Amino acid sequence: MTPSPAPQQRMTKQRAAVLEALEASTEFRSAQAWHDRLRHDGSTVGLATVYRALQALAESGDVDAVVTDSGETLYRRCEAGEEHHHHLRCRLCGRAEDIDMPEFERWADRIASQHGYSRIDHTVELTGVCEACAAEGRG
Amino acid sequence: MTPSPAPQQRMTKQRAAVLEALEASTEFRSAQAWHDRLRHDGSTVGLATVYRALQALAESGDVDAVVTDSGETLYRRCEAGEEHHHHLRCRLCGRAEDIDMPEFERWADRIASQHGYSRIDHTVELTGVCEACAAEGRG
DNA sequence: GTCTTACTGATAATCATTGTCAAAACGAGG
DNA sequence: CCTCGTTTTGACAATGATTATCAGTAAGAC
Repeated sequence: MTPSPAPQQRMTKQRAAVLEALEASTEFRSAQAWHDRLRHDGSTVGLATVYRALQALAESGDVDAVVTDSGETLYRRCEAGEEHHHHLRCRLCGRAEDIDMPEFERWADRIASQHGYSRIDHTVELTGVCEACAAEGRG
Repeated sequence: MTPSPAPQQRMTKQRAAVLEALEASTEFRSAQAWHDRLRHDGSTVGLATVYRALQALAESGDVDAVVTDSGETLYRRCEAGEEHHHHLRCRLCGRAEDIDMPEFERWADRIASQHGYSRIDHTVELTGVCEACAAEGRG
């Protein structure tokens, strides 16, 4: 099989706008929320395009994605080059802190193989209410 | 405020059927999958009813619910009276093992308060491929 | 049995997300 | 700068899981 050439990515103004929006905030937001923000900022980018851009970025590891209990997917920019990590996220405003769990991967692999499971993946997310939101009595 | 009387729950044959189906398996399945199974077993229960029953059971802690990456909610019976726990789930067949992380809650609370977060909740799920599925070369 | 009220089921509605496809825009090569 | 082959876009339709609606049904207390 001929090795198919890496599909090229074009830097369009829409993708640039999405990246810029992501860079301007450290909060987790849904695709629709990012789209709203872009429109409010004057962009005319389409909703589907925002979905596609976020999806592509998540796949390439440039943004973090989490799925909420209600099934919505939230995105935020990922600190470049960082290893796999987890989050402590405010469920009211979307703010998030990066959390380290150095021993978790090893622990997970060990538990999994003890039970005969392979190809392990894991999800660890902490949610709470951040100091600012608590102070304002939200929620 | 007059304490509103606890809303009474009626044991209908539909709920009994859902409970029976849950009892007969230890696997995580979607509401639609449980509905299919019930219909194949001769029940005429409606889809909405299955959703309502599973939802109510999840709320009361009688069944475990997890949200997949694609946003689907999966349910399975919960070992009665068990404390909060986590799962190692086969992403192909839905089989799952209960996992203990005795120190995790404490760890999570500590991390959270270090960052000023309160009202902490957490999600920890391991997914993989179980021995049987791996042997059959699925996936 | 009677009666109140919760429950059911068929179906419509919702909501996030994905597919479709013609028109627009990258960007490599003249 | 111009042309051309591809990729991308955006408006909108379509999907798929879940929820709401609502008239009819059936627990279960008396």
